[in-house]
Amino acid sequence: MSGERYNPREMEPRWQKVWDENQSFVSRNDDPREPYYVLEMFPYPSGRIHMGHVRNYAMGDVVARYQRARGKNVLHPMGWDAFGLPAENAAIERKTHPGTWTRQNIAAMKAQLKSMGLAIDWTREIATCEPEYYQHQQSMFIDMMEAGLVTRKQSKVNWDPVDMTVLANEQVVDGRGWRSGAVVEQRELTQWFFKISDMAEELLAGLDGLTEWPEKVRVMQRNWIGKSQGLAFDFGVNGAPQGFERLPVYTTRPDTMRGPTFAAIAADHPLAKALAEGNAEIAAFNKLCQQTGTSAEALETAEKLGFDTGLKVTHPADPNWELPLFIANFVLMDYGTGAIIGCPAHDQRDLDFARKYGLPVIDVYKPLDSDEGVADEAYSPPKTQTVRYVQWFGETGAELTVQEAMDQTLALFEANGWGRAQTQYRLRDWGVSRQRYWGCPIPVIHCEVCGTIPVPKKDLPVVLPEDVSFDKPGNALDHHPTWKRINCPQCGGAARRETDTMDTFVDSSWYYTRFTAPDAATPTIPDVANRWLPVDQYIGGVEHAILHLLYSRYFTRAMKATGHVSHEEPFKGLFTQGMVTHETYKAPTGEWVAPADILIETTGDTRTARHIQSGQPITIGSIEKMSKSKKNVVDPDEIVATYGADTARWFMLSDSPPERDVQWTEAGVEGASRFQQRVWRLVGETAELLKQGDGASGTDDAEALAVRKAVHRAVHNVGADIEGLRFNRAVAQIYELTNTLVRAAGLVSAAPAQRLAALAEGVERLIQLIAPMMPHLAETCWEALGKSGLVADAPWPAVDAALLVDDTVTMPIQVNGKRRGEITVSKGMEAKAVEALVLSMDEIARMLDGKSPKKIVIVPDRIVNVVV
RNA sequence: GCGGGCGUGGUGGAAUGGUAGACACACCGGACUUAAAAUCCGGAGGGGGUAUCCCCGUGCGGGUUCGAGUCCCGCCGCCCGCACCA
Repeated sequence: MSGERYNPREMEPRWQKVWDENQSFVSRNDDPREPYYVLEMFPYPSGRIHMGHVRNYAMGDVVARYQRARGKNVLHPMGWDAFGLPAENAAIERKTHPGTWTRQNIAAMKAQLKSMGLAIDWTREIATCEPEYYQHQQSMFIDMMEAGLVTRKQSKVNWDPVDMTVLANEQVVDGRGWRSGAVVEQRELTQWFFKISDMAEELLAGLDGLTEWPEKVRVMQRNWIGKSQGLAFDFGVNGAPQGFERLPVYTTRPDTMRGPTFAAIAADHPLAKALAEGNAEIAAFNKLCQQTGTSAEALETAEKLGFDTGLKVTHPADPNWELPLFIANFVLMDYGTGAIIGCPAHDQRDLDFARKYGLPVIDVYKPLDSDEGVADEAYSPPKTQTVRYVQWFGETGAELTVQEAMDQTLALFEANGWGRAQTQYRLRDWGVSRQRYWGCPIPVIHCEVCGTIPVPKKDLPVVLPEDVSFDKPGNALDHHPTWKRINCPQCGGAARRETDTMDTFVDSSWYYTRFTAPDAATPTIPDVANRWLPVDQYIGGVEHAILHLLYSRYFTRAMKATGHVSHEEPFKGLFTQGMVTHETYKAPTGEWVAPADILIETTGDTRTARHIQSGQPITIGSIEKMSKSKKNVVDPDEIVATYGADTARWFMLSDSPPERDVQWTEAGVEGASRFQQRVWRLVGETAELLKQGDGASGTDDAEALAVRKAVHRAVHNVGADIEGLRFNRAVAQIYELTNTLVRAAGLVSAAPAQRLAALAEGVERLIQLIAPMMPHLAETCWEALGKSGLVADAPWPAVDAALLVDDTVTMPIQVNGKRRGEITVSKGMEAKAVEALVLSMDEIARMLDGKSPKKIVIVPDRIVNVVV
């Protein structure tokens, strides 16, 4: 056996079979050990796994295997986010059914994931596109309707003209559909909504408790919820149409209430619409406003446009003070009340508008050191800044901070009944309706007589029909000849089914809960769910920082409100891993070239590339996220076939900190592969040595003791690094230990038996440290060392604390902060004793050059600093 | 514009305020080999000196400290998120 290269192609499938047969990673709900739930974000079944998946699942697997070794009852499941548009697109392109395409992809990807040797409990596998899953989602939708968490309302929606569907605000990026990239249009539709905005304060407050989440994600969610506090008041509208005599307004800057020179409403404000009815000019203007793009570029260049309605509004604090009312293109209907108070001196947008339409500018406050009024730039310093108020509701000339002025004015308005303090959120209700076939049907029936009523639970699931055609654009469910026809469950009359399906983010908002009882007849078994949840460690890409993670936090609260679980936060620990990147390559023609098609030559420091087949020179370009469009992708299957899964896993975990991007390089993979062989040789050598010697224990000599110490330190550090998800450091520790052990192996033959014993123990521990990362290699080595059972079942090695501490310590000696020497003393030696030793040293005396030190700083066991 | 993060050798990156550059990749030298691959041993931040050694060095400029990659202040550059949010 020794001398042969380790062959992952042969060993990896073998161990995967053994784990499978032993049901090594099946977790039981009635296991009395402490539960630990580790989960990676489940994949969309696109057809192939990519390197990002490999990185994600490698990390989760290390945690799962480590916690298992620590004696926890580990839940580490896998499922499929299986509804969604690509399946319908594929169905159209390939003349197949979305379900067929999706299920084939799941089978293919499952085989790929299995080839990675992940410690996953496949008995709990779920796919969101199966009625076994989505029927429970329908059931909970009905629960939520009954609990008043769902609403149906006419709403302006983002319409993706390419995908022919409604998009959530979160799915619109820079005014374009997040999938299609098409410029989004605005349409009015009746939609189903989850009333997430009712939960804004709770979702905001809950973030404070998520101490194991990245600060970045918490900040992003905080901003998304967008809490602000300000003043709500009503303008009186002189000459308004019936019902619009009062115009509610919200402002975050009550201190500027003496500075407004106009008021403005959004083009789609009810008042603007009412005015448009009798006025073609206004109608035309409103239409113009709606055509303005919402992309970032469009907004930056878009000119402020206004239309003077001729109406006057009256100031809440002074009925005689009149301001002109405009319709303006920069006022948003869906924030605040859709109406603003324009204070040009202290808001850039208002100033631009005022200059354009010749409106006056009133300075409310000025800097302390200047009497200059506002010219082309609005003056809006931070709220903590002290300024001089020259035109406000307090004492003229008062110097105070903006915040203080805001507070005082707000109090004054409330005291006089001119307005009231109001808290405002940016978060809007979650529109879940999608005009698409391949999603979870919304379990609702529309009856002309009884109205909109939920499908009775006994009639669930509402199953998607199989016989659909995608000949026509739009919703195939709606086009189906018979499916939507049904009798009303209440009156028995003719009615129709809801043909909208749910946003796929609903599917992914509770799948982690379903894993705890994937076969239950109810959505959850509350006792079981409550034991496993929240997820101890959730791992995935930062791209889900807002959408998926916020929705899940909401949905968990909704499930609590409807009695399905009793916790509020779904994910206790969250880790967002970085992307996998690769160099890009370009042919002289400007086309991207795949890494597999080029050959790189290195001469000295310069690398040149050429095309393998044509031989033409290739430009080595920037490092980018792996993407099909840039062709800089590496197929996990090919890597597994060439190097084995362990090598791919190891490389994904080494070098780069897991939260940062990692660059995939051929050289890096080669290095990982070499390390694998190095471990294998070490194990072979050790096994040979053990055959010859007996490894008897006895008093360790210095060499043996040094090995033991290195081993125990490594066990301790690697454990700590895995728990802190610092996989790159764990890897570095393992490299170091391996180097130590390889050297030790060379010293054994001519040495006392204790050295062999120390080596044997060290190699065994090394294999255990490697096991979470390269599990197949570890099992093979475990077997070669003659150990019984599986290393996957072996408990994490205990650390002898006595071996972690040295009895001597080497302290650097600094003179004036620069390192000049070192001294080795017994650990814990007192400062005075160290000082005496240091001053007696010849080299220190030479450095001092006859001068006596001003001061000697000694930090016991750490450092000596002699100040001259 | 607002918010968050980052800046260390040729490269990825280590470093509770305490020996900067662990570990790895790439590179160079040596051993083994007819040769190559593989492997093993060694070298290496920059500059200077035959050795022991000395000077400089964590984006830039200040500061705190016996001591700063780390803390504070002010810049510069890059990345990410949000954004006509009143």
